[in-house]
Amino acid sequence: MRVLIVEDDQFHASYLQDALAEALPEVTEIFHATDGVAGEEEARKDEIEAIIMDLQMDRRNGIEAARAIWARRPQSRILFWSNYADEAYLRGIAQIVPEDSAYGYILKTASRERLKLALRAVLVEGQIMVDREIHRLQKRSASPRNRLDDSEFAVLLDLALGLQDKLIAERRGMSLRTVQNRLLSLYEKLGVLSDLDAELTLNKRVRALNRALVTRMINTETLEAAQRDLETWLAGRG
Amino acid sequence: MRVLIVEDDQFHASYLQDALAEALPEVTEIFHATDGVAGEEEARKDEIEAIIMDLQMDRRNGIEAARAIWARRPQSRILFWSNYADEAYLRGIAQIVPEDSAYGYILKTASRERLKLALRAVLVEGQIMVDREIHRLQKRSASPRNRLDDSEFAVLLDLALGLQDKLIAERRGMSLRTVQNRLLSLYEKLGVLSDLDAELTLNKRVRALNRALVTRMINTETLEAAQRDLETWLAGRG
DNA sequence: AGACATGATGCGGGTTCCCGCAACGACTTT
DNA sequence: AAAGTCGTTGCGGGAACCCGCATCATGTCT
Repeated sequence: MRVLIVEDDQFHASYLQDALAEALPEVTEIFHATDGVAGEEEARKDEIEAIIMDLQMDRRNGIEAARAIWARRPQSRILFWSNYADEAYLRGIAQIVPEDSAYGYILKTASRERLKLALRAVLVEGQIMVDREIHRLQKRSASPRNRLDDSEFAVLLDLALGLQDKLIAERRGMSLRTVQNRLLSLYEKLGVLSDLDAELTLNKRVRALNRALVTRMINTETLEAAQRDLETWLAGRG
Repeated sequence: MRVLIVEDDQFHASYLQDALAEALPEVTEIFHATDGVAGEEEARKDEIEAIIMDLQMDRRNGIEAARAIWARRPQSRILFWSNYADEAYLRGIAQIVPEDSAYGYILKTASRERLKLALRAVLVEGQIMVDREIHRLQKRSASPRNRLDDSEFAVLLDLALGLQDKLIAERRGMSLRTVQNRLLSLYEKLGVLSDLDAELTLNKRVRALNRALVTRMINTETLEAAQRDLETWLAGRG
């Protein structure tokens, strides 16, 4: 069995390599890439089917690399391994995972035992496995109906890019007023109105972006990715 | 010589410990804290004067911890050690470093040799040492007069919190129009108008925050810290 | 079928924001 | 001293934004 590690931090990479050798004796070869682009190439070149993927990397992040890899070989098994339980990543992964391929998500703070378990479950057994900590996050944000639905999230991204209502409406195929309603529910769910002194009025749009950031609903990488999406959409619009 | 390591990632901490033992034979004792609060206590309790400080930590980030430590013992020698060459951190450090105390800033991607050099230079010799990569960043952002002055940066933070012009004016002691002028130059320096299709008009405020984030001028921690500042200011205002 | 909830859309008005124009003071240059 | 530069402030208008109110379509419950 051949495994690819995509991880730009050398310490973490070698720790992984260790744990991997220890947990999976069936591993015959370990490849290593230090960013998303190199990881993609490596995965393609050597037809690797088991991958451990860091999420935060410079040149191309793990989610984009995974999308490319899965587009090519949907049966690839990918274990994501990240520093943070960050909702933006979760949502990103949920959107790109193919119908019945194996994947997992585990935190770097997990114990070695749990990591080894995840390695075996996902890469060998082809199961789906999500770290308990992350599940907890999902629950938390799901319970007080703070959870955004997909169209709200889309509008949030557009807002975060600085688009105006009219352009969002055009891009998402909604009427102007509908976009504003989405914004309204965003303000509600993000707690734009409730936090700080209730007295002082804020710039709602900026505050929404602020809240989305500090609650880890989106992050800087999300913004960069969204910007790229926007640019391709703009290009295909005339 | 007694050294304190403040670092929440266990791999990095043990790597540091290794390098430290190797580079500085004069070290007699190594303490370890895994977040800013614990680091502060440790530093106070044991009157430690040489510290290696990670910047990104959960409970309290390295800059705040360093400020508290320096407030107590300005002669403390602190080597910051971080993943990113992030302008927000640079600015934060520049603002809190006491008159003539030794400090350094080195990236986690630096070679072991360079790390050892920095350890010796800062912690033993009491020099000031900044990683070449970081210096490059400073230059880059300084040259095309994109660099923000302090008052512009203050307005940027207020904007990022979602404050309205009037409130910013009150908080910073400027007139409304002056605030707007600051915003204007912010938009200029952040490239709010120039990027993307020049045709499509954007929400400038949101776009400014977006640009500030993707250029690493500010980050989520900055926002959280700024929010705390704002709250204390609000409390003392009536 | 009828009552009801939910979401999309239009209209109108009040507020905030962006910014051109102009005046003023402090400081520098010639 | 005269001229020029730079930052601050006021005024005013047009654009964008927020949102209450009303309407209409769709789907659900009784």
